[in-house]
Amino acid sequence: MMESISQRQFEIIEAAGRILTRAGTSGLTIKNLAKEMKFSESAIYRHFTSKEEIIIALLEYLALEMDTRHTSLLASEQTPLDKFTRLFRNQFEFFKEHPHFVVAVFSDGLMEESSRINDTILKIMGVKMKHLRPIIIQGQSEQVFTDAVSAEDLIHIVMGTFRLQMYKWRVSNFQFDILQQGNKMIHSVLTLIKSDKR
Amino acid sequence: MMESISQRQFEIIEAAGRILTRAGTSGLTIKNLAKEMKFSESAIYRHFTSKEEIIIALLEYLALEMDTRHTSLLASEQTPLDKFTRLFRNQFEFFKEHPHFVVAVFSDGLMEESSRINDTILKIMGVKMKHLRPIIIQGQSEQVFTDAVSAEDLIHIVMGTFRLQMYKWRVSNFQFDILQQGNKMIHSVLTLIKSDKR
DNA sequence: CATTTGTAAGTGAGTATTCACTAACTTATG
DNA sequence: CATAAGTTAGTGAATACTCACTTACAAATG
Repeated sequence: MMESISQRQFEIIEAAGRILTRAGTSGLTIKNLAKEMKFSESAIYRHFTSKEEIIIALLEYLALEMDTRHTSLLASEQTPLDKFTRLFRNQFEFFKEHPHFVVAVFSDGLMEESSRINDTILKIMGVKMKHLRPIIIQGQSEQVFTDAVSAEDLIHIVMGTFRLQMYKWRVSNFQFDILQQGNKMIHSVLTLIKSDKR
Repeated sequence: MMESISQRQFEIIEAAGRILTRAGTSGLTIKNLAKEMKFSESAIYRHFTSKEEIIIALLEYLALEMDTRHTSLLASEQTPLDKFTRLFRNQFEFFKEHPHFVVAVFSDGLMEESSRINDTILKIMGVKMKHLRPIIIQGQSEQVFTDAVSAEDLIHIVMGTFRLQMYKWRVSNFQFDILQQGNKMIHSVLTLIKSDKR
C-alpha cells in the first residue's frame, strides 16, 4: 500500500487519467505517460516502481476520494429516499468531472494478470456498497423500500443498473449527458424498489 | 462478414474460447492459440486473415447461436412470466456450458483496439434485448409487469442486473453455481417488476 | 564562508521479451 | 499434379523496465 502520495506522483496519476479518457486502457503506456508528463520514460520510474503501482495509486485515490465524499454527503439526517438520490447524483457528477475513472473501473482489460488491480477495483465497488447498504436497510425498515426482496438483492439490482448506465456512457464515448440520463434511470429504479409504486 | 465457417475455423474459435476461459483476453495470443491447436503460429493464418477476424467470428457465432436458441425457445405460447424466466434460465445454462463467452462479451479488453469488435459485442447485447423487449411489453399490456416504469427502463434494469451477475461470476473465477445464483437473482428482479409484489 | 558530500529528479540509450504477421518451403490429399 | 494445410524462420514494432550518467540544489563540515 502507498501511505501517502507526493505532488509529482499525483501529477502522474492525473496524467494517466487524461490518457485513459483519451486513449483507453491500451493507450496507457509508459511511453505515452512520459510524453504527457513532458519528460522521459525513465523519469516515471523515479516516482513509481512499476506501471502496476501507478494504476493502483489511481484506483486507491478514487476509492479514498469516493469514501470521504460519500461519508460527508450522507452525514446529515435525511430520509432514505433523499440519501439514495443524493448518493447517485453525486456519483454521476463525479464521473462527469472525471470520466477517466469510468474507463479505469469499468474496464477489465486493465491488467487482467494483476490480481492486485482487480482487488482494488472490487474494493471500489465495495466502498459504494458500504454506503448504499445502510440506506437500503433503513429504507426497508421504514417501509419506504419494499422488503419483498432482500437488501442484498436490492443492492445488486441497483448497482447493476448503475454499472450498465456507466457502460453505455463509456461506449458512446461520453456523448450523452450522464447527469440527465443517470438521474432518470435512478428515478426508475427508485420507483421499482419503493413499497408503493407511485 | 464471414458467410459460413469451416470445420477448422470452428475448431480454432473453440480453442480461442478455451484460452479465454483459462487465461482471459490478454492470454488470447496467436502463439497461445497455435499451441492450443497443436500447430504453428503461421498455420492459424491459413484459416483467418487476422486475429481480429477470429474474435469477430467467435462473437458472431455467439450472436447467431443465441438468436436461434432464443427464437425457438420463445416460439411457443406462454405467459410473459414463463418466457421471462425461460429466457434467463436458458442464458445462464448456456454461459455455464461456455464460460469463455462471458470473458469475451463482458471484457472491454477486447474492445478498444477494434471498433468492429466493439460493434459485434453491442450486437450481442442487441440480440438479447430483441428477445427481451416483446416479453416486457406484452407483460406490461397484460398488467402482469408494472407500467410505472417505461419498457426501455425495465429492460435496462433487468439487463444491468444480469450483467452484474455475470461480472461477479467472472471475477470469482466461475467458482459459484451461476444457475442457482442467477435464477435467484432473476426471481428477485421479477418480484420487483411485477405489478403486485407477491 | 567555502567546499565537500548527499540526494531528488532528470536524460538518452539501451535491455529482453512479446506481439501480430509474413515469406519461402514442404508435405499430405483428392 | 494441383491445391490445401502445414512448417521453419524470420520481420518490425511495441512493450515495461534498467543502466550509467547529469544537473540542481540542500545539508554538513573544516
